[in-house]
Amino acid sequence: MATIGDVAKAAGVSRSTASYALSGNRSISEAVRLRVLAAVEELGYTPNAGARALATSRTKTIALLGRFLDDEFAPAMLQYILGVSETARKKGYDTLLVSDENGVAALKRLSSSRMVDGFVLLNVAERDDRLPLLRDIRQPGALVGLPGDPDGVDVFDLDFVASGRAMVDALYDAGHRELVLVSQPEHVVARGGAYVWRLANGARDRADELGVTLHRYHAHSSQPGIGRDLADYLDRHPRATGLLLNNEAAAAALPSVLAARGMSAPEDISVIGRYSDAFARTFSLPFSAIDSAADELGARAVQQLVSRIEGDPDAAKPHTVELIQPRIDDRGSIAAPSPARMGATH
Amino acid sequence: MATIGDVAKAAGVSRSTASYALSGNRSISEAVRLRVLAAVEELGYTPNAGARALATSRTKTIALLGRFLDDEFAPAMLQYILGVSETARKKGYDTLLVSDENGVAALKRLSSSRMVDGFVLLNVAERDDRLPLLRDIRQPGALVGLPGDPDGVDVFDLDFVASGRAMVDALYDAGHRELVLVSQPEHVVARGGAYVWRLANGARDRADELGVTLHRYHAHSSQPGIGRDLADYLDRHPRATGLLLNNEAAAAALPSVLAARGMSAPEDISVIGRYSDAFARTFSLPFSAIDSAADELGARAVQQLVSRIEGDPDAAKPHTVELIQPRIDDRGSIAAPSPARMGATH
DNA sequence: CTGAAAGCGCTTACAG
DNA sequence: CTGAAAGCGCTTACAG
Repeated sequence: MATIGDVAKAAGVSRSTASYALSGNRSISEAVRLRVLAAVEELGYTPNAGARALATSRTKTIALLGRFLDDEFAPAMLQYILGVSETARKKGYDTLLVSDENGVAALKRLSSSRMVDGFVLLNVAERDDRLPLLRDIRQPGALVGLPGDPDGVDVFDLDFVASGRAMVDALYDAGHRELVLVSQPEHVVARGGAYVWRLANGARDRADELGVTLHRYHAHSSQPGIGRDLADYLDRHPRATGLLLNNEAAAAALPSVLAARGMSAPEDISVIGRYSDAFARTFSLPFSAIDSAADELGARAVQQLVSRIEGDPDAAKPHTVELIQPRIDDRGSIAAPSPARMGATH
Repeated sequence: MATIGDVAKAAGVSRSTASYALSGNRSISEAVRLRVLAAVEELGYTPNAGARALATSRTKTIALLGRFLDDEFAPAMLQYILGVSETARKKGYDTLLVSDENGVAALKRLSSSRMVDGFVLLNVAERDDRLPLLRDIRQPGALVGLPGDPDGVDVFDLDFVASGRAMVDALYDAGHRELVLVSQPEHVVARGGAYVWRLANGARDRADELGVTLHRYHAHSSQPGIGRDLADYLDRHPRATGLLLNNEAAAAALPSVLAARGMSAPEDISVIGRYSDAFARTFSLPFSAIDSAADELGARAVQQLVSRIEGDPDAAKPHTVELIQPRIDDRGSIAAPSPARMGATH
């Protein structure tokens, strides 16, 4: 493997000159620069990453800390991961994927071994045990997911309160006055999935403002439970004409549930969900939905992280909390309420 | 940040002694060893990864090269990724996730910068353009997916030929004599997805041996195409009583398609698929299926890779091709053929 | 515009 | 059983 010494020799210059010619960190005569570049080409030289990291204290690598829970939605996770890794690469960084169940230990290890220049945390909980440590270490961190206390880190998330409101608005505007919201299971909330209640609260508040009836449920996050749940809600609220889904499994299951009952959207019921566009495409979900914007959130987190890594630490910008506003992908599952259903009796 | 020099000073020994005490690479008096360990604890010392890499030419990191194609099945990919990353961590390695669309360039860059000790390649194609380079570089490689020429690398894959045979056998044994195989789209084959035709050929050969009729199709890999395809096949082969699915989208779509026709499995039609157990759970697919064994394949690839990295290069073991034998997760979707359907007329 | 040298933080032969 | 020193391959002040 060629070293910078080999390059220098081949170009007939010193090692420092070769280094400067490549980094551009001081002016070099054009002739020398070209000789060095030619030598690099000829020898197929690539800098040794470990040596460079040792000399510069920069690794050009970021760590991506996920929590991959069994009942999390895998298709969604991959979107976040690819958003991060592709943006990182564009910026010249590699991505270390960390799936340790003990995120705190991983953070400590990677920080103090100086393996990475910064951290992106996925799936951040309301009270995330990784945050106190993240604030203490030297490397900056960017979160995807809004924690209770966002101090000292940069945060990116979908605005779930606004999302809940927007979902109610969309159905209200089409004439619906009795709605059912299907959320993730209680235990997702219990472990810190604040987005669940944030969306639910947004929806509740907006429904109250508009005088709309909103039945709220925490449903299962997989079959067969979710299928039974949905059927149950439809039975219990025969006059409800609109369905809000903040639960990917519910969205995946709903087409079969409706088909089994001889119903369809939007003829018999209007539906609006909240999940990623990739998810919708994969399962060809026919429901209008607020896009999770997974790749955008991942990309923004990385951009901010890199700007902190490379920025002047003295002139550090204040930390930001950026909430992306909800955007509805219209798939035609919202229409005026079905008269038959509105006249249904309990 | 504490260095080994700080540890040595605190323990009252030389840097080399501190290093040896930690690595165990030579015998150390118990008293000294304990003093060093105490100093490590007190100072919170973690070796600098770059320095260690420079000194040892080992990074304790492996690269995971995936191809994340738009029409690939995301949920399945994440299984492979987690299988690799979790096994790597257990073995003391971190995982660099590489999603560059240009796999060859990434391989070159990571190899010659010495960033990683080895490579795991996912989604390997029949004629994979990364293989020639992989054979040339100094770091070993392990593949998940069987290429046309597996020379010089370790290969792990599901035995797709045996899988095709097993699927036919399962339906034959239950009494079925006319079957439909729904494969991935043609373009998956075109870009090197050999598993598609390997399974199809296995099924075809076994069907021929048993005298069973097998209709083979390449269907769409997303909605709404796949839904129409399935309906079409059921229309065209009214006497077919068994369905083989080597297409995740087909598996996801089939419940709605059957429901829409008032059919169910296994009462009206028997079904066997090939996808990951995690996928089946997420969508609660009610079909018996051959497990893709994504996490197992990922784990095995890493184990082999690590043993090559750490093994004596002189006594290098010959390269292996390990094909995992198909295992059917029985979800009760295979029964005796429906008499009504067998008597159906075209 | 260029070179000789120090230093980043480890590991490991070499000496004792 | 332990220490002083060299070396891994870079970058970057220091000198000219």
